[in-house]
Amino acid sequence: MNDKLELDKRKAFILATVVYEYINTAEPVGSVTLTQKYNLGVSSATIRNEMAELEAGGYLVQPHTSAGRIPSDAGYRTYVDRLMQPESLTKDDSRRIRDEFREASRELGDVIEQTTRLLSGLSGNLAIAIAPSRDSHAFKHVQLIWLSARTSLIVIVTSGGVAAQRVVEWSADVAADDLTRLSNALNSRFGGRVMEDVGVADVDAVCAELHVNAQIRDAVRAAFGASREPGEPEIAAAGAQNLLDQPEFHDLRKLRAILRIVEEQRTLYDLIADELAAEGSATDPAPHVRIGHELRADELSECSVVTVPYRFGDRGVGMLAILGPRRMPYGRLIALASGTARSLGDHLNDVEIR
Amino acid sequence: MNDKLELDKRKAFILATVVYEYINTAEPVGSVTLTQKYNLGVSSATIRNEMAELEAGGYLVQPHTSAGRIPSDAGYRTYVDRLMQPESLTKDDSRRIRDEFREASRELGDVIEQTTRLLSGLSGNLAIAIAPSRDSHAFKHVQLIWLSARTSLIVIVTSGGVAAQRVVEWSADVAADDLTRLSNALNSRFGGRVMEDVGVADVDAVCAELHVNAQIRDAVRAAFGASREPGEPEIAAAGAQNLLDQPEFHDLRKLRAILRIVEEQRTLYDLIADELAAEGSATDPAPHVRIGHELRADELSECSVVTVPYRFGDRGVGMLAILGPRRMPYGRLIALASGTARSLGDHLNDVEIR
DNA sequence: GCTTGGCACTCCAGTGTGCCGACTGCTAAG
DNA sequence: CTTAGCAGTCGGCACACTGGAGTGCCAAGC
Repeated sequence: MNDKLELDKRKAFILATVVYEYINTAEPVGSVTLTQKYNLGVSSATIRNEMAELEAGGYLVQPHTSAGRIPSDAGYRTYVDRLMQPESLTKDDSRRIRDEFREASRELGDVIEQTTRLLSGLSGNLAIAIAPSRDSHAFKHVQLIWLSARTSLIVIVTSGGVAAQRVVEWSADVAADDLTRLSNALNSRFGGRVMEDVGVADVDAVCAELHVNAQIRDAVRAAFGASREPGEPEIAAAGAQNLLDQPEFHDLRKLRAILRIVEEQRTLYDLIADELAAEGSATDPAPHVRIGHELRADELSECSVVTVPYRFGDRGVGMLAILGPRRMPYGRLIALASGTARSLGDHLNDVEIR
Repeated sequence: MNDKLELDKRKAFILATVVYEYINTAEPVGSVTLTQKYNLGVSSATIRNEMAELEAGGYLVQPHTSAGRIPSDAGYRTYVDRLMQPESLTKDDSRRIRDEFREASRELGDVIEQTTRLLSGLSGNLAIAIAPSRDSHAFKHVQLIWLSARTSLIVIVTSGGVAAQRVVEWSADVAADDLTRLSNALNSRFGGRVMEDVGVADVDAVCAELHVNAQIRDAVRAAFGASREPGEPEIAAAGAQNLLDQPEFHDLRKLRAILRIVEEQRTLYDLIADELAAEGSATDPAPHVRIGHELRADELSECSVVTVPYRFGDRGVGMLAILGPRRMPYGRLIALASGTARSLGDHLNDVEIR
């Protein structure tokens, strides 16, 4: 690898064309194909010389001696960063996104899931969505509901919708009045706060004031704990079967590795967690692309991921991602992910509870 | 096919052994293999004659002239119905099932999903679960919760947990008191009923009595409608990547067909809906096996499905299913599905809201 | 000095051939 | 009815061969 290699105009054009051609055909690109299909004004021998230099510079690789070239990670990187022309959404895609969100659910979890189905359908790849952490939601309401002497329902509502709902069973009878009083006290205490600032200590304090018994206190504590999801962010993925169509996944081992990653929410989350962290502080949310080994996972060394953050409320940041082969139509996918992220953010802010 | 062919003891043993051997090895079984691995007391030539008759009777087929035999749908059917010895759960499996349900969620949807993960892990195949229709649940509670002047939360609780929860936005201010009064009236009217018997007319009647405006009436109606899930039963599936390990799915076309079925909840539901309907009336819930073409779906002609119903409450019936290649260990899978169904039913009845 | 045509070379992928092994069905004898 | 033996069938594998695509290099030309 020689990062010093400057790309003159012709080299840049050749590199861009090789990447473009390979993305479309999935076949290594040779010098003759290039001169025939694109009007380069020079002969194939010249292209050969240029391609040899591009290979020396680390932008292209040869699968074997007598084959054409395919882009390396660095080749794709240069293409994405400097050579590719940005695309915008087609009319048709815009319409499908708009239609989808017009009748979307108000429930955060459902919306996330629906969005992955939409995005995987449009992109023909695997789509992933992470909901904004509930820590960033505004607290709206908590209600303890008397179901019977020994059972109650606790519901917590944030600006993002119902954040927790759990049925609890008591070992001693409770009175409906007590539950109402506790609900009112908690609501007046927490009103206007962000979930992040609702601590266990506050719950304890309110419970102590009202002389609520330990059992109820623990249940409320647990509900608030769950509502902030310490370890389990809301995440969804869809469209794994799209990957079957890509020739690079006809190898079953690779396919299995991917499916394993996707089926485990934890690994899936890790895959885009760092992007999420980086984005939390960024002022201008922008699409990011990670290519091959940049993903730092051996199983994914032949994949790329496009990530786009979206904003919810004042502080919430969620993430959309598309995972597919490195040989993906970056321009189109970036446009799709960005467009979907924008619509998703708009939708969430529309249905946000104020 | 000649269904009249009676199986004498030796033919039955040979058929059983061929099926057993093929299930374990995935290789066509020849007469010599059979005499060598199993103590039959006769020569391979005799076995050949017997196998030829079994083929004429429709129990075995030959993939090609110079290969051994593999079971036909009818061969598997006979094996499952008459030749196979029932298995019981191993200690280890019992323990894993018990452990899993010990700390299972109280939410019906979560439990269903967790169960499919458990069952797919234990069985090494694709697991499917359908929750009992909410029509059969007992109504427990409905609550309209005031969040702000223009937004409310409607929660409906049945014996199976929270059946519906939706945030609604009003076009005119509503008073908290009105919501409480309506909640109380609805609760006293519906208390003790089964969800099936909670009709739109009843909702309308209560709303009319209390002079509730049309907007609120419609929202409550919609919530009760959703809570009974007219078209969308709760269903989950897990373990598709297990199928990658089976040699019969190394053909990508077949694999894709299966994934398509699984990703679409509708087709997945149809797959076991008839079993569910048949089971609704049966007195003694028992495992069922459907093999190959019995599934009436071309894409699944090389698959089998084991289904086991489970009961919830007085009238609810749900279904567990395992989908895999016809070459599946029927005895083990039936035991696993039955054991899991029993534990699942017990768990649901434990956490049922009374 | 860059470009170009020509040429030798490399390597994959597809095809054809022949052989091996597994299995069958048939026949004739026990 | 069973069995040993045998001829016949067929898939799978190894092997060699070939065609084609593509490269690198070189010497000549602009």
